[in-house]
Amino acid sequence: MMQAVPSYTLPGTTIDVLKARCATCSMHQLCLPMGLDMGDMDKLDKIIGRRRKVAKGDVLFRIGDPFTSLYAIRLGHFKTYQINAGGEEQVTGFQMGGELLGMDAISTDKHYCSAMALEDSEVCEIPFSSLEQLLVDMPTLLRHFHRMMSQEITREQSVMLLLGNMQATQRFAAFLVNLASRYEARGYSATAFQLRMSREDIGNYLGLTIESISRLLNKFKKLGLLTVSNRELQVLDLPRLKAITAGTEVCA
Amino acid sequence: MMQAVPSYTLPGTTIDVLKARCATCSMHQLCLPMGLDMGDMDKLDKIIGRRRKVAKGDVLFRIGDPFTSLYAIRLGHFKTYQINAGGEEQVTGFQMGGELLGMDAISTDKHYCSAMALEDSEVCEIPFSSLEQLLVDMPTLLRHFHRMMSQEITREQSVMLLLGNMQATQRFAAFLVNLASRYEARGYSATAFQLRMSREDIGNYLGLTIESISRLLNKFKKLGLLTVSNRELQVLDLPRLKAITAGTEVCA
DNA sequence: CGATTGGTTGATCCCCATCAAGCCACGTGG
DNA sequence: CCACGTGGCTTGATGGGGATCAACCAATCG
Repeated sequence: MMQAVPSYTLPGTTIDVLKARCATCSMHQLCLPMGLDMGDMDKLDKIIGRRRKVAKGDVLFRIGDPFTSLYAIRLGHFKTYQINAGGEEQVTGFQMGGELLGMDAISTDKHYCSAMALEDSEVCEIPFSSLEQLLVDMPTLLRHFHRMMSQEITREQSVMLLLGNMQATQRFAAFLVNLASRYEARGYSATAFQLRMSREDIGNYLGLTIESISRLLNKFKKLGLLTVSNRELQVLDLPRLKAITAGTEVCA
Repeated sequence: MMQAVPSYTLPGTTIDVLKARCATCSMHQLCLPMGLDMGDMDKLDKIIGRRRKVAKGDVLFRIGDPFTSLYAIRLGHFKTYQINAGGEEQVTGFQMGGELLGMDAISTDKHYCSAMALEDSEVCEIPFSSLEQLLVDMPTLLRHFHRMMSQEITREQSVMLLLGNMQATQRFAAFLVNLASRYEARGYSATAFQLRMSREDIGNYLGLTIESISRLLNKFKKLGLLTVSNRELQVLDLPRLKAITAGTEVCA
């Protein structure tokens, strides 16, 4: 059966190009096209290679892969991770809709981390050389692209702060508060969401073990800060979680 | 006494603009002007606000300062650090000649960390708005600027790996190997250099205490990996240090 | 059904923080 | 000159936070 327009439902293929435009994408206030007028947005649309589905557990790119494109997340969640010499993973971040993957690869033309979909997801492939050409004609895009790279730098600095001088409880609180604020920025509930990542991924990311994460969830539950069942999470006392994150509240 | 050309020797003032040009700067193969032809390099020279001296212990910018400029290090060393809610420092990096300071501030127009000179240093002030205008006309500069931002991202990812799943010994070895390679890239000895930062700064950066750093130095000394007297350091067995970093060698 | 995957809970242990004392070089003032 | 303080660092003794080990549970799947 032939299809004039690539099907949305066939995994691994491109997505219906009619539906998938920056202007109609719910992420366009956060993503690269932020602040662009319709004309500029169209130009950006034109260079986007393809809009791909990535199934849960599939790897979008792997450490060492040659770098050609950045990927903007339309839908879904990813984790990025490095592999150390011993072959163990270190999760370096969790990404969601509107965020950009692959910026670390620009410096060496090789991907410096791997990116795996935590659920069925969709991304826009942005060939980097085309993007750079576009940047020259679109100051607004240039500006926002730089902001997004800079944001990645500050995000990582926060994680360094977290790993460098926070205790387990504080780390985990910071993690939850961070998720909450990102969901809020996307118009979702800041207090009710599901964890798309396993306890193992969370622990790895926070420099803790899976057992510690389990205990911390339990601790917070007992303190009345949240309820959790499997991966469904409800934050009951966000202000106090924030206080713990800030170190204001010690939390016995 | 009037001076036609700002004196090089007056602290806090601009530096002799005749001597201080990208083309004659020893860092120009690493720094922003990498790969530029003479014409482009001149254009870059023209937008550089001033070349400043920063005395040891002085702060170049502070968290929360409004962002106007990036700073390229001509000479000397800096540390960058964040302050957590409790008022404690977290060192996020050590920077040396040819590296760029302030890229984290682009996203919010405010500095996200503070930068302090570890010794008497010199920087080139690069007004960011001028730089962005220049980028439009100079693809080579655009490319390299993106590479430098990306490099900062990968650098921080490495630190996340370090803080997230390395033991103290491994962290410290990684720190030394990193310094060695950066000095080598600058044409200095990879095996003999002085630590410009205090034990306290090192410990803070690596998520360890000052006592641990002291013990680790001693341990490495006993293992014949290095000699150290005060801040003067001599690496005796770089390959083995690298092996420890990689986790190949366990190091009892 | 058994096997497997992901998570919880308890017992024990160890790495590194913490606490404490002391060393050394330096500056300062009597 | 010494007495004194101070900052940066070293060294030793002790303790704790979280890792590790182990058992168990629940859901899913062939």
